[in-house]
Amino acid sequence: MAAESSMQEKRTDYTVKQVSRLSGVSVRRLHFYDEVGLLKPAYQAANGYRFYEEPQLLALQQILFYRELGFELKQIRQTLGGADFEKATALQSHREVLKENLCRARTLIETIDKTITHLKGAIK
Amino acid sequence: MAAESSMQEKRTDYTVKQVSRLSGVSVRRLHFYDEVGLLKPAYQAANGYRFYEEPQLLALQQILFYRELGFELKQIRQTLGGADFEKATALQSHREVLKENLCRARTLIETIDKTITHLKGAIK
DNA sequence: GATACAATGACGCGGCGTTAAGGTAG
DNA sequence: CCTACCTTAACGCCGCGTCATTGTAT
Repeated sequence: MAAESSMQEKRTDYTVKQVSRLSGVSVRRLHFYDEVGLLKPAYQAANGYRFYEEPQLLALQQILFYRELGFELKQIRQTLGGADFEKATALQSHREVLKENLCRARTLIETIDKTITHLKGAIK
Repeated sequence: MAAESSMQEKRTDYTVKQVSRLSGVSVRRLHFYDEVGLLKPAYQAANGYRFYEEPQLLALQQILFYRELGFELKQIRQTLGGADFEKATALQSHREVLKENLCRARTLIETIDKTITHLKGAIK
């Protein structure tokens, strides 16, 4: 390939592998995110190679953030496309889901405790 | 089919549909549980029809119970096969999983709250 | 020509839901 | 003959991990 610039400009293009190392996301996942339209590379070269730039890296961080919260990928796609207030709305409704999970977990733990004492009572 | 007994004996044989209605579990799921060896019918008639009896209904209740708690089917299979103290052990380790979920849910909610106020601050 | 990348493609998992196509009981 | 049931088979969903195969850059 031609050395395109004699001047040193900022490194802005990253291959899948490089993005993978930077973000901790597997190459397979990057492929997958591309495939489902969640995170497209900045462009693909003539040979098919994917190249990512800064905006994509930022988007990836956002994706990872929402994923951590338990959002489904579809949801993330929609949410990231929207404005801040839409994100806030999505977060709020997701908050309720989490709160339900939390309550459920609590009652399940109680149920387990009862069951355990019950079983142990039966053992003696 | 021959009317096997003139005396009325307890109804002990249930078809998939009947078990489905009794338990609220879909026929498909009964098939599936059979397939993966989680819950086999008492027997299958010559025509391939599945028939369940009381012990299977009880087992199904147990399965549903552990499933509610979030056990994987494999785990349930092992757990139900074991003695009471093994069940207690399984329940205890699962309890810890749930406790972690609970903690995670709490921190996630905190994170969401921060993010929301952050976003709203940016909106204004 | 070796090495280290890159690509696409397909299968697998978990736990079923959902057709679809065909047998059977009454 | 109709209807309501039964069967097995197979694909779809989600979010990738894990090969396998082949192409490209150095």
